[in-house]
Amino acid sequence: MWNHFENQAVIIDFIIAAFSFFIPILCHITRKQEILSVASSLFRKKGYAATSMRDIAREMGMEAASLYNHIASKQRILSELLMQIAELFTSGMTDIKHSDASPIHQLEALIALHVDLTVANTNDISLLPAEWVHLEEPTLKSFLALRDTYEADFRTIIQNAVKAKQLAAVDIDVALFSILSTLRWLYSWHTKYQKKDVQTLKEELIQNLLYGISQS
Amino acid sequence: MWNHFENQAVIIDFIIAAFSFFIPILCHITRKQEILSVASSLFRKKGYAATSMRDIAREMGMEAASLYNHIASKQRILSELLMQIAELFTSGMTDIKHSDASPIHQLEALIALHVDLTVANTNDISLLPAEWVHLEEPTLKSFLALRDTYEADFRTIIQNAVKAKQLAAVDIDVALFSILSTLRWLYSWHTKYQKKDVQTLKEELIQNLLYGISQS
DNA sequence: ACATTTAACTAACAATCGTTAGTTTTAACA
DNA sequence: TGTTAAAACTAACGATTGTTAGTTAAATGT
Repeated sequence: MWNHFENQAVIIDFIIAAFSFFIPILCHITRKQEILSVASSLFRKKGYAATSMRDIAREMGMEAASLYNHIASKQRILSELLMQIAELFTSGMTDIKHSDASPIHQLEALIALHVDLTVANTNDISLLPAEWVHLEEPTLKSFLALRDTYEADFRTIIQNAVKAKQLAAVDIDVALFSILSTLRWLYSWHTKYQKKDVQTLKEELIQNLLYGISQS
Repeated sequence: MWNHFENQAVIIDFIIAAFSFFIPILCHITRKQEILSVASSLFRKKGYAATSMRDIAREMGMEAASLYNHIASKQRILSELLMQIAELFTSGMTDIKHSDASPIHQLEALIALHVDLTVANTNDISLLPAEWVHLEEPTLKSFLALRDTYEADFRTIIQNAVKAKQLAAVDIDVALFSILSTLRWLYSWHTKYQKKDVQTLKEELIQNLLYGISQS
C-alpha cells in the first residue's frame, strides 16, 4: 500500500516536527545546564560563597542579571547541583542493594559506582564534601536525609559482609569510614592521576579497600 | 649564710617579676589566640568566605573593628591557622622519617600522628582539605610546598615498605591516596564517634589501612 | 597620683554582593 | 513581514563586606 520511500518520508517529517517542538525547550535547558556546569567548576575552584553571580556571568560571556532568565537564584544553582548528584548516588545504591549479589560483590559494585560517577561528574562531586553547608532549608534537610540513608545502606552492606564471613570482624564504623572517605576523595586524586584507565582504577581500589595492602 | 626562707622568697620574687613582665605579652597572645580559635570554629561551620569579621567579633563579644587590635587582617587569621597546623604535620613527619623504625612501623607512627593531631586540633585540621584555596600569595605557595613535601615523604615511606616486602606490591599512588584520604577525613568522623578512646582508634585504623579488612 | 600603653568603642569608607525593574535585541512562527 | 516570545542588556536598589580613622575607657608602670 505505502511504499518504502513514503514511509521514510513520514518518519523524517515526524523527527523534524519533534525537533521543531523541542528545540526551544532544549535550548533553554541547554543554556541552563551550561550555567550549572560553569557554576560547578567555579564553586569547585573558589567555593560557593566566594563565587559571585558576576563571576559565573563573566565565564558565560554575559551579564549577571541575564543569568536570572535561566535560573531563579544563586542558591538554586547550588541546590540543583547537589541534589542531582546526591540522587545519582541514591539511585545507584538502590540498584545495588536490591541486587542478588553477595555482600562482598555489592561492595565491589559500590566502589565501581563511585569511580563511574566521579569520572563522569568530577566537578559536581567535588562539591559534596564541603559545599552542602551553604544549602538553605528545606533543601538542606532533604540533602542530609539522602546522605544519611546512603551511609546507613552502605553500613548495612558492610555488616552483611561481616555476617557472611566475607569480611573480617573489624569495627564496622571504622571500615565504613575508611572506605567512604577514600571514595569521597577520589575526585581530587583522579584529577591528578587520570592516566589510569577506569577499569584498572576500580580493580586497584577494590584490592586496596577490601582486601588490604599487607604482604602477609 | 642565707637561710631557707630567704632563698624561697627570692625565688618567689623572681617568679612574680617574670609574671609581671610577661603578663601583658601573655594577655595579648591569649586574646589573639582566642580569636584564632573562635575563627577556626566558625570557618569550619560556614567556611572562610562565608564567615565575616562581624561574625567572629560577635562570638568574641566585641566589635569587628576591635579585632584589628590583635590581628592584621582576615586573611592573616586563615594563614596563621593553616600554616600552624601544616607545620605540626611537617614536624611530625620529620621526626618519623629520621627515626630508625622499619618502614611499616613508620607508617604506623604516621597514622598515630594523624590521630593525635586530629584529636588535639579538630577545628584547625578541618580547614586543611578545602579552605587553603582562599590563601593568597605568597602564603599559598608556602602552604602547598609543605603539603607537597609531606605527600612526597609519605609516598617514599610506602615505597620503602614495599621494597622491604612489608607491603604487597600494590600501586603506590593508590595506596598513598587511600590512606591519606582516610586520615584527612578523620576529623569529620571523629566528631561523630568520639566515644572510642584514642589508642583503640589508632589500632583499628592501622589494622584497616595497612593490614586490610578481608577475611581470607 | 600621674603618664602611658592596651584594647575596646563609634562612625564611616569604598567596594562588592544578590537581585529586581525596565528596555532592547535576537530569533522563531504566523 | 509582522507578531510574539526568549534572552540579552543597562541601571540601580539595599544590604553587607573588610578595613581605617579617631576617640574613649581600662589597665599598667613609675
